[in-house]
Amino acid sequence: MSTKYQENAFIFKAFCDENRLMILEMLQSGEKCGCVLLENLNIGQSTLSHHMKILVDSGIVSPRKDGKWTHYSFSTDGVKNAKEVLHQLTQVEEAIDREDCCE
Amino acid sequence: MSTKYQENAFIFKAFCDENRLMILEMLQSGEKCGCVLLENLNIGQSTLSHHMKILVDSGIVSPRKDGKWTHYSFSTDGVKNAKEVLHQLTQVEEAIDREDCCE
DNA sequence: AAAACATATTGACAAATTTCGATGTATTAC
DNA sequence: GTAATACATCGAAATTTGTCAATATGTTTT
Repeated sequence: MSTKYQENAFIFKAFCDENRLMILEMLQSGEKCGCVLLENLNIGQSTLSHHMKILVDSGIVSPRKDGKWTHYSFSTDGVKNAKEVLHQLTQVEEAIDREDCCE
Repeated sequence: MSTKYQENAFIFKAFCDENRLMILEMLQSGEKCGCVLLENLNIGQSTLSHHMKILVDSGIVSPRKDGKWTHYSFSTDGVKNAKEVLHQLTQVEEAIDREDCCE
Protein backbone atom coordinates (compact mmCIF):
# COMPACT_ATOMS: atom_id res chain seq x y z
CA MET A 1 0.00 0.00 0.00
CA SER A 2 1.04 3.55 -0.52
CA THR A 3 -0.27 6.92 0.58
CA LYS A 4 -1.67 9.52 -1.78
CA TYR A 5 1.48 11.52 -1.03
CA GLN A 6 3.69 8.72 -2.29
CA GLU A 7 1.49 8.21 -5.33
CA ASN A 8 1.56 11.87 -6.26
CA ALA A 9 5.27 12.20 -5.61
CA PHE A 10 5.75 9.26 -7.95
CA ILE A 11 4.02 11.01 -10.84
CA PHE A 12 6.35 13.99 -10.68
CA LYS A 13 9.49 11.89 -10.54
CA ALA A 14 8.95 11.61 -14.28
CA PHE A 15 9.90 15.28 -14.57
CA CYS A 16 12.75 15.35 -12.05
CA ASP A 17 15.59 14.01 -14.12
CA GLU A 18 17.49 15.74 -16.89
CA ASN A 19 17.60 12.70 -19.16
CA ARG A 20 13.90 12.01 -18.73
CA LEU A 21 13.13 15.59 -19.72
CA MET A 22 15.24 15.11 -22.85
CA ILE A 23 13.30 11.95 -23.61
CA LEU A 24 9.97 13.73 -23.17
CA GLU A 25 11.18 16.51 -25.46
CA MET A 26 11.92 13.94 -28.15
CA LEU A 27 8.46 12.45 -27.75
CA GLN A 28 6.93 15.85 -28.49
CA SER A 29 7.59 15.27 -32.16
CA GLY A 30 5.76 11.97 -32.02
CA GLU A 31 6.17 8.33 -31.09
CA LYS A 32 9.76 7.09 -30.85
CA CYS A 33 11.26 3.69 -30.35
CA GLY A 34 13.92 3.08 -27.70
CA CYS A 35 16.71 2.72 -30.21
CA VAL A 36 16.09 6.21 -31.61
CA LEU A 37 15.91 7.74 -28.16
CA LEU A 38 19.16 6.02 -27.27
CA GLU A 39 20.96 7.51 -30.28
CA ASN A 40 20.25 11.00 -29.00
CA LEU A 41 21.27 10.53 -25.39
CA ASN A 42 24.62 10.05 -23.70
CA ILE A 43 23.53 7.10 -21.60
CA GLY A 44 23.80 3.35 -21.89
CA GLN A 45 20.99 1.10 -23.08
CA SER A 46 20.23 -0.30 -19.65
CA THR A 47 20.01 3.20 -18.25
CA LEU A 48 17.51 4.19 -20.94
CA SER A 49 15.50 1.11 -20.10
CA HIS A 50 15.46 2.22 -16.47
CA HIS A 51 14.23 5.70 -17.38
CA MET A 52 11.55 4.39 -19.72
CA LYS A 53 10.24 2.19 -16.94
CA ILE A 54 9.90 5.22 -14.67
CA LEU A 55 8.17 7.24 -17.38
CA VAL A 56 5.76 4.42 -18.18
CA ASP A 57 5.09 3.61 -14.53
CA SER A 58 4.34 7.27 -13.84
CA GLY A 59 1.62 7.09 -16.47
CA ILE A 60 3.05 9.93 -18.54
CA VAL A 61 4.30 7.69 -21.35
CA SER A 62 2.72 4.69 -23.04
CA PRO A 63 4.66 1.85 -24.66
CA ARG A 64 3.52 0.12 -27.83
CA LYS A 65 5.18 -3.20 -28.50
CA ASP A 66 5.78 -4.00 -32.15
CA GLY A 67 7.98 -6.98 -32.87
CA LYS A 68 11.40 -6.38 -31.41
CA TRP A 69 10.70 -2.68 -31.00
CA THR A 70 8.94 -0.74 -28.32
CA HIS A 71 7.51 2.58 -29.41
CA TYR A 72 6.94 5.21 -26.76
CA SER A 73 4.59 8.17 -26.84
CA PHE A 74 2.83 10.52 -24.45
CA SER A 75 -0.20 9.11 -22.71
CA THR A 76 -2.95 11.67 -23.12
CA ASP A 77 -4.65 10.46 -19.97
CA GLY A 78 -1.43 10.36 -17.96
CA VAL A 79 -0.52 13.89 -18.94
CA LYS A 80 -4.02 15.12 -18.17
CA ASN A 81 -3.87 13.44 -14.79
CA ALA A 82 -0.49 14.98 -13.96
CA LYS A 83 -1.85 18.42 -14.77
CA GLU A 84 -4.90 17.83 -12.62
CA VAL A 85 -2.80 16.61 -9.72
CA LEU A 86 -0.48 19.61 -10.02
CA HIS A 87 -3.48 21.90 -9.97
CA GLN A 88 -4.93 20.16 -6.96
CA LEU A 89 -1.63 20.19 -5.08
CA THR A 90 -1.19 23.92 -5.53
CA GLN A 91 -4.69 25.28 -5.16
CA VAL A 92 -5.33 27.59 -2.25
CA GLU A 93 -8.57 27.32 -0.34
CA GLU A 94 -10.94 30.23 -0.14
CA ALA A 95 -9.80 32.63 2.54
CA ILE A 96 -12.28 31.76 5.29
CA ASP A 97 -10.81 34.20 7.76
CA ARG A 98 -8.41 31.63 9.05
CA GLU A 99 -5.81 32.49 11.62
CA ASP A 100 -2.12 31.80 11.37
CA CYS A 101 -0.09 30.81 14.35
CA CYS A 102 2.35 32.86 16.13
CA GLU A 103 2.10 36.59 16.50
CA MET B 1 25.41 27.59 -15.33
CA SER B 2 22.71 25.05 -15.81
CA THR B 3 20.71 23.71 -18.72
CA LYS B 4 17.00 24.23 -19.22
CA TYR B 5 16.64 20.53 -18.44
CA GLN B 6 18.27 20.95 -15.06
CA GLU B 7 16.22 24.07 -14.36
CA ASN B 8 12.95 22.38 -15.22
CA ALA B 9 13.84 19.21 -13.34
CA PHE B 10 14.54 21.43 -10.35
CA ILE B 11 11.03 22.88 -10.35
CA PHE B 12 9.40 19.47 -10.13
CA LYS B 13 11.62 18.26 -7.32
CA ALA B 14 9.30 20.32 -5.16
CA PHE B 15 6.59 17.71 -5.79
CA CYS B 16 8.73 14.58 -5.55
CA ASP B 17 8.89 14.08 -1.82
CA GLU B 18 6.18 12.89 0.50
CA ASN B 19 6.94 15.41 3.23
CA ARG B 20 7.05 18.30 0.79
CA LEU B 21 3.62 17.29 -0.52
CA MET B 22 2.31 17.32 3.05
CA ILE B 23 3.77 20.78 3.52
CA LEU B 24 2.13 22.03 0.33
CA GLU B 25 -1.16 20.57 1.48
CA MET B 26 -0.90 22.53 4.71
CA LEU B 27 -0.21 25.70 2.77
CA GLN B 28 -3.47 25.25 0.88
CA SER B 29 -5.33 26.59 3.89
CA GLY B 30 -3.15 29.66 3.92
CA GLU B 31 0.20 31.01 5.03
CA LYS B 32 1.95 28.98 7.76
CA CYS B 33 5.06 29.55 9.78
CA GLY B 34 7.73 26.90 10.08
CA CYS B 35 6.89 26.08 13.66
CA VAL B 36 3.30 25.17 12.76
CA LEU B 37 4.40 23.06 9.82
CA LEU B 38 6.86 21.29 12.08
CA GLU B 39 4.15 20.40 14.60
CA ASN B 40 2.28 18.45 11.93
CA LEU B 41 5.18 16.50 10.48
CA ASN B 42 7.28 13.66 11.81
CA ILE B 43 10.60 15.20 10.92
CA GLY B 44 13.22 17.21 12.76
CA GLN B 45 13.55 20.96 12.55
CA SER B 46 16.67 20.89 10.40
CA THR B 47 14.96 18.55 7.97
CA LEU B 48 12.02 20.91 7.66
CA SER B 49 14.42 23.75 7.02
CA HIS B 50 15.98 21.68 4.24
CA HIS B 51 12.60 21.01 2.62
CA MET B 52 11.52 24.64 2.87
CA LYS B 53 14.69 25.67 1.11
CA ILE B 54 13.89 23.32 -1.76
CA LEU B 55 10.31 24.58 -1.98
CA VAL B 56 11.40 28.21 -1.92
CA ASP B 57 14.25 27.67 -4.39
CA SER B 58 11.87 25.91 -6.77
CA GLY B 59 9.77 29.06 -6.80
CA ILE B 60 6.61 27.29 -5.67
CA VAL B 61 6.66 28.75 -2.17
CA SER B 62 7.46 32.24 -0.93
CA PRO B 63 8.85 33.06 2.50
CA ARG B 64 7.83 36.13 4.48
CA LYS B 65 10.15 37.01 7.31
CA ASP B 66 8.49 38.49 10.37
CA GLY B 67 10.64 38.83 13.44
CA LYS B 68 11.83 35.42 14.51
CA TRP B 69 9.20 33.73 12.34
CA THR B 70 9.19 32.85 8.69
CA HIS B 71 5.76 32.50 7.14
CA TYR B 72 5.44 30.40 4.03
CA SER B 73 2.79 30.52 1.34
CA PHE B 74 2.28 29.52 -2.26
CA SER B 75 3.87 31.82 -4.81
CA THR B 76 1.19 32.57 -7.39
CA ASP B 77 3.82 33.20 -10.03
CA GLY B 78 5.81 30.11 -9.15
CA VAL B 79 2.76 27.88 -9.35
CA LYS B 80 1.70 29.45 -12.63
CA ASN B 81 5.17 28.91 -14.01
CA ALA B 82 5.24 25.26 -12.94
CA LYS B 83 1.94 24.68 -14.69
CA GLU B 84 3.19 26.36 -17.84
CA VAL B 85 6.39 24.34 -17.81
CA LEU B 86 4.44 21.12 -17.32
CA HIS B 87 2.23 22.03 -20.23
CA GLN B 88 5.19 22.84 -22.41
CA LEU B 89 7.04 19.65 -21.46
CA THR B 90 4.12 17.46 -22.39
CA GLN B 91 2.68 19.10 -25.44
CA VAL B 92 2.82 17.14 -28.67
CA GLU B 93 3.66 18.90 -31.89
CA GLU B 94 1.26 18.94 -34.78
CA ALA B 95 1.54 15.73 -36.73
CA ILE B 96 3.55 16.94 -39.70
CA ASP B 97 3.72 13.56 -41.31
CA ARG B 98 6.88 12.72 -39.51
CA GLU B 99 8.46 9.32 -39.77
CA ASP B 100 9.47 7.07 -36.94
CA CYS B 101 12.51 4.96 -37.12
CA CYS B 102 12.65 1.35 -37.55
CA GLU B 103 10.19 -0.61 -39.55
C1' DA C 1 21.39 40.70 30.27
C1' DA C 2 19.77 36.13 30.34
C1' DA C 3 16.64 32.71 28.85
C1' DA C 4 13.65 30.97 25.47
C1' DC C 5 12.24 30.51 20.85
C1' DA C 6 12.41 30.18 15.47
C1' DT C 7 15.15 29.15 11.95
C1' DA C 8 19.56 28.14 9.29
C1' DT C 9 23.78 25.68 8.73
C1' DT C 10 27.07 22.00 9.28
C1' DG C 11 28.74 17.32 9.22
C1' DA C 12 27.67 12.55 9.29
C1' DC C 13 25.06 8.75 7.96
C1' DA C 14 21.36 6.07 5.61
C1' DA C 15 18.47 5.42 1.86
C1' DA C 16 17.23 6.14 -2.78
C1' DT C 17 18.55 7.06 -7.46
C1' DT C 18 21.41 7.04 -11.54
C1' DT C 19 24.58 4.72 -14.00
C1' DC C 20 27.21 0.99 -16.11
C1' DG C 21 28.64 -3.60 -17.87
C1' DA C 22 27.24 -8.21 -18.29
C1' DT C 23 23.81 -11.30 -19.29
C1' DG C 24 19.14 -12.97 -20.69
C1' DT C 25 15.10 -13.09 -23.90
C1' DA C 26 12.69 -12.21 -27.89
C1' DT C 27 12.45 -11.03 -32.70
C1' DT C 28 14.25 -10.23 -37.19
C1' DA C 29 17.69 -10.84 -40.95
C1' DC C 30 20.72 -13.73 -43.48
C1' DG D 1 19.89 -22.27 -37.77
C1' DT D 2 23.12 -18.52 -36.86
C1' DA D 3 24.01 -13.84 -36.36
C1' DA D 4 22.38 -9.40 -35.38
C1' DT D 5 19.17 -6.26 -33.22
C1' DA D 6 16.01 -4.32 -29.50
C1' DC D 7 15.02 -4.36 -25.05
C1' DA D 8 14.86 -6.05 -20.01
C1' DT D 9 17.07 -7.52 -15.86
C1' DC D 10 20.76 -8.07 -12.53
C1' DG D 11 24.48 -6.67 -9.51
C1' DA D 12 27.71 -3.29 -8.34
C1' DA D 13 29.61 1.43 -8.14
C1' DA D 14 28.84 6.34 -7.91
C1' DT D 15 25.99 10.09 -6.92
C1' DT D 16 22.21 12.44 -4.91
C1' DT D 17 18.81 13.04 -1.46
C1' DG D 18 16.66 12.81 3.09
C1' DT D 19 17.51 12.64 7.77
C1' DC D 20 19.34 13.69 12.32
C1' DA D 21 22.03 15.87 16.12
C1' DA D 22 24.74 19.61 17.18
C1' DT D 23 25.67 24.19 16.73
C1' DA D 24 25.10 29.01 15.18
C1' DT D 25 22.33 33.27 14.41
C1' DG D 26 18.93 36.32 15.25
C1' DT D 27 14.56 37.73 17.78
C1' DT D 28 11.55 38.06 21.57
C1' DT D 29 10.45 37.65 26.39
C1' DT D 30 11.38 38.31 31.10
